[in-house]
Amino acid sequence: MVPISSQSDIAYRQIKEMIFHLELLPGTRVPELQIAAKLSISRTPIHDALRRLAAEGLVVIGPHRGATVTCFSEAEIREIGAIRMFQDILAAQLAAYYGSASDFARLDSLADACEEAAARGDVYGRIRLDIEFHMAISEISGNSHLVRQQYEIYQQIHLIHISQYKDIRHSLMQIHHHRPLIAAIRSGDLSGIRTLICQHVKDFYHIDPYLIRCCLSDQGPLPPEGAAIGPDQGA
Amino acid sequence: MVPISSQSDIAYRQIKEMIFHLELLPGTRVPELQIAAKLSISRTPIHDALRRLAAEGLVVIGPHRGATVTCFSEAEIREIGAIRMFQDILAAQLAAYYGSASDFARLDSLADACEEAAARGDVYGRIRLDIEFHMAISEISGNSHLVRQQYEIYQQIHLIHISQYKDIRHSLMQIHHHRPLIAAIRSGDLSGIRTLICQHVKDFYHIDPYLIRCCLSDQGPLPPEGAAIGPDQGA
DNA sequence: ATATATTATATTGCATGCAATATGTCAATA
DNA sequence: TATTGACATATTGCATGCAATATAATATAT
Repeated sequence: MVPISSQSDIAYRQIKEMIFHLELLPGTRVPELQIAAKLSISRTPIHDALRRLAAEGLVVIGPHRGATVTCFSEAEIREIGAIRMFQDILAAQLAAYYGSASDFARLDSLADACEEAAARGDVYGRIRLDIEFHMAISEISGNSHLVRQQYEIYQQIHLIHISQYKDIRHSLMQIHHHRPLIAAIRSGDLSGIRTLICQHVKDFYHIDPYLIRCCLSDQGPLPPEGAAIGPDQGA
Repeated sequence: MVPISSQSDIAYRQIKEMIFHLELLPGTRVPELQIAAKLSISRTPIHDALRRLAAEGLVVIGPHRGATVTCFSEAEIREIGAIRMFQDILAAQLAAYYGSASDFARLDSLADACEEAAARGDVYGRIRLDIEFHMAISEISGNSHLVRQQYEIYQQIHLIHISQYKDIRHSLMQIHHHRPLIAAIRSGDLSGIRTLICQHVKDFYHIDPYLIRCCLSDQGPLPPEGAAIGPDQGA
C-alpha cells in the first residue's frame, strides 16, 4: 500500500541529495549519462528529474548544454530574500489566525531542535531545522499553494546556505528570533510578526532599508526619512 | 540568429495556447499520443512539455494517469488570491522605488489598452491586458525571481478567469483601480499602494477580511474589531 | 437491477538508438 | 605567443518499442 515511487522520483530525490550534500557543487554540470550510470537506470528518468529540478530552480538547463547546479549571484540572493520576507510574513500572519495550540507546540519543539543543533555546532542540522521551522509555519497557514511556493524558495535558500556555510554571511543567521516569533504568532501580534521576520532576514539577505520600511511602515503617504521615492525619478 | 526553438518548446506553447483558447477545458485529460499526432511529432517532447506545464500549475499529472488540465477549487482560488495580493504589493512597492518615468508611461498605455478592451466588450482582451499590466509592474520591480513567480501565478489566474468569464464573479474584476494605482506608484505612496491592491483583488478572490487587515493594519498588537485571533485557539 | 469480478483497451514509464549540437583539443597562422 | 580554425569527443534532443499500469467495458453473481 506504500505509494511506489517511479524511477524518475528516485532520480529526483537522489540528485537533490547529491546537491545538498555538496557532492555536486554549484556551477558543476550534471550529465544525464553519468547520473544514469551511477543510479543504474536509463537516461530518460534522469532527464525528467533534471527538468523538475530546473523548474524548482536548483539546476539551470540550457539547450543542448544540459543541467548545471545553480550558482546564485549576490543580486539573486537579495531578490530571493525580499520574496522570502514577504512570503514569511503572509505565512506567519495566516498561522496566527488558523493555528491551534498543538500547531504552536510543534513550532516550539522545532525551535528546540534547532537550538540544540546550533549548541552542538551542527551547522548543517541548524540550517535544515531552521528551514523546517519556517516550513512548519507555512503549513500551519493552511494555504497549500503558499506551501508549494515556500517549499521551492526554501530549497533555493537551502542551497545558498550550505554552499556558503563557512562564509561570514552565515553567522548572520539569527535563530534566536524563533522564540519571540512563536510568541507573536501565538498572541496574534501582527505588527510584532512583521518586525521579527524583518529582523530575522534583513542582515543575511542584505534587504534594502526601503523594503523594511514597506513592511513596517505604519504611516501614510509621507515617508519618515528623506528620500521617499527611488533613485530613478526622471525619464 | 533567432534562438531556434526545440520541439519541446513548440509543444509547450501550443498546448498552453489550447488551454487558454479553451480547446482543452479544465478537467479534461491531455493524452500524449493525441497531442503528438496533432502536432506531428513524437511523444517525447510532448511528455517534457506537459511536465513543464505541471510545474507551472496549468496541468496536474498523476502516476500512469497522465496530464489533466487543472481545475481550481474555490478554496484554491482564495489561496491563490491571498498570495497574489502579497506579491502584487511587493512588486508595486519595488516599482515605486525603482521605476523610471518611461516605465510609468508604459503602465499608462497598458491601462489605456485595458480600458479600451473593456469598452469594446472584448472580455478575453481585457483579461489578457489586465495581466499584462500587472506583469509590467512586476518587471519594473527589477526582481527577476519575483517576475518568475508572478508569471507562474498569473498564468494560473489567467486560466481561472477565462474558465469562468461569464460567471458573476467575473464582473468583480475592477480595472478602474489601475489609474489610481499608477498614481500611487508614481508618488511613492506606500499605504496607497497597499490599499488599492487590496481593493483590487479582495472581491474576486473573496479575500478574508483578516488578511486585508494584515495588509493595511497601521496599528499595533491590538486588533481594531472584536476577534483578533483565529477561530481555532484551543488545542 | 445493482454490485462485483474479469477482461480488454488505452495510456504512460522506461530503455535504447540515431541525429544534432555543443565543448574541448590540437594544429596552423598572424 | 595569442588567436583562429578544423576536428574529435561528449552530451543532449527526439523517435520508437516494450513493459507496466490505469481505465473502461463486459460478464457474472447476488
